[in-house]
Amino acid sequence: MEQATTQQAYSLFHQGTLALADVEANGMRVDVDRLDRTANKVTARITKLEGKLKNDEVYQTWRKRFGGKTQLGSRQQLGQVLYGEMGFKSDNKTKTGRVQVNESALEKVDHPFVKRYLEVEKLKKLKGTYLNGVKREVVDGLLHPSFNLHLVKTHRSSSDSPNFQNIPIRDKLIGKLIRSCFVAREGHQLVEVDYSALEFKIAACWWKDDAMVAYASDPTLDIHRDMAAECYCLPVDEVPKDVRFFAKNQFVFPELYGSYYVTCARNLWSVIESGGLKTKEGTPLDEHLLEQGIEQKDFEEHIEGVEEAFNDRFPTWSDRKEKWWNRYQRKGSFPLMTGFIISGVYSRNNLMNYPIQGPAFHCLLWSLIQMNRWLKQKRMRTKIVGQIHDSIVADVHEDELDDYLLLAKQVMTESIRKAWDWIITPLAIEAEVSPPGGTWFDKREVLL
DNA sequence: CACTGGAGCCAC
DNA sequence: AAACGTGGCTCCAGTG
Repeated sequence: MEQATTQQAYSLFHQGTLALADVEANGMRVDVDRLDRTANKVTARITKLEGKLKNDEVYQTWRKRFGGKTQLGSRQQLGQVLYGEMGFKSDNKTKTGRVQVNESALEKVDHPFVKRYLEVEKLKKLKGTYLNGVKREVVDGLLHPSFNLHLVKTHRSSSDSPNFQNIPIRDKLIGKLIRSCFVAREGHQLVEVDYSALEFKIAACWWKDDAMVAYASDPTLDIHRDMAAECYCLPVDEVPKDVRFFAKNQFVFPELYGSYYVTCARNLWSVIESGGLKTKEGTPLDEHLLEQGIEQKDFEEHIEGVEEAFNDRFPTWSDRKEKWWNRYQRKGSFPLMTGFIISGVYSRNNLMNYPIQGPAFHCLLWSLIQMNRWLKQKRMRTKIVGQIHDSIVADVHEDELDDYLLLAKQVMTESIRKAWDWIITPLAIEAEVSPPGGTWFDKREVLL
């Protein structure tokens, strides 16, 4: 990272490196016996399911086609069997023109072999990447992942050996199998504190759009909920949680970072089925849209209208993003709010994303530095053991839980705003705590 | 045998 | 004019 920078940016990463070195040294406790038992169970399940796959007639076709080169893990081979030999239709191609044989493509193939294949692949990912990855790196019951500040173009962090920042959570079963192997130290509890809607708030700080700032400042307003309502023609107070989640990830963030209605419409439509999206009354969303007079063929035009309304809702953003892109094209470099100066060749979408992604993480890093410093100065038994972009994971002594939660709230929502006056929206946090003797999977939200 | 790029999947 | 961003890890397939 040989970029020009300011003293404050240098200092943030200097202090940040020292703090993250403490975090690495602290390490997260692992229940190695449970990890081993889980790995054995998952291996047995994989073996059993693979045995069934090998007895399927599809596998005979596969053997006939590839002989001794047959490999169950080869998606390319599976694609040839399904789309070449068995006559299933493939629609999507990869970047380089090969047939896509990913989960969403395979979900469209109605065959028990394929269904089972997907289940096995999920378990192999769990075993190969996560269970084995943790086992490989754990030392005396402690895991010490690396946290890097020198690798990411946006000046975010990354993590490796193992990557602590992509442990499964969305698939509840897979998440449970791996996360319940992470435990607190004796007499401690795991506590995860994360910033609420941090990237959207930082976007508001960056673009200084009044409506965006208002949305990011008023806890009763919720842009993801409201855009979900518009995209799927629902009343704002009848947006299910999963529908909000998809609107956030298939509309709001893509639009902020340079996508447009055609792509958004395609993705918003495809998650209706794959996500099993329904209204609160249980009507599938495609049926609900039909009742509102929107067929699949009308959906793109509908989202085009939602996009226009989104642009009108945040007029300063709409205006400033073009000027921002033009400014970069003249100068060839640009500053982040945290003092980093980025120069080099970047796309339009990079210019939309980098000023948000980096500084959002810097809020987390600044807070982690202060909290780590305080814990050490006060000789607390609580230790910070990890960091996931907008969240901090700590191994908290039971007697120090209240102090720690108070510290987090003070530093993450108040002190930081005194240090950085460019933060013009309130910041908020949420905390999840594992019960004494519980695991990372057992964390439950607590009121602050 | 070492290495590389693509594809896929996990997270935010 | 073009079309969301950032990572790490694993397996396969191909190269030398």
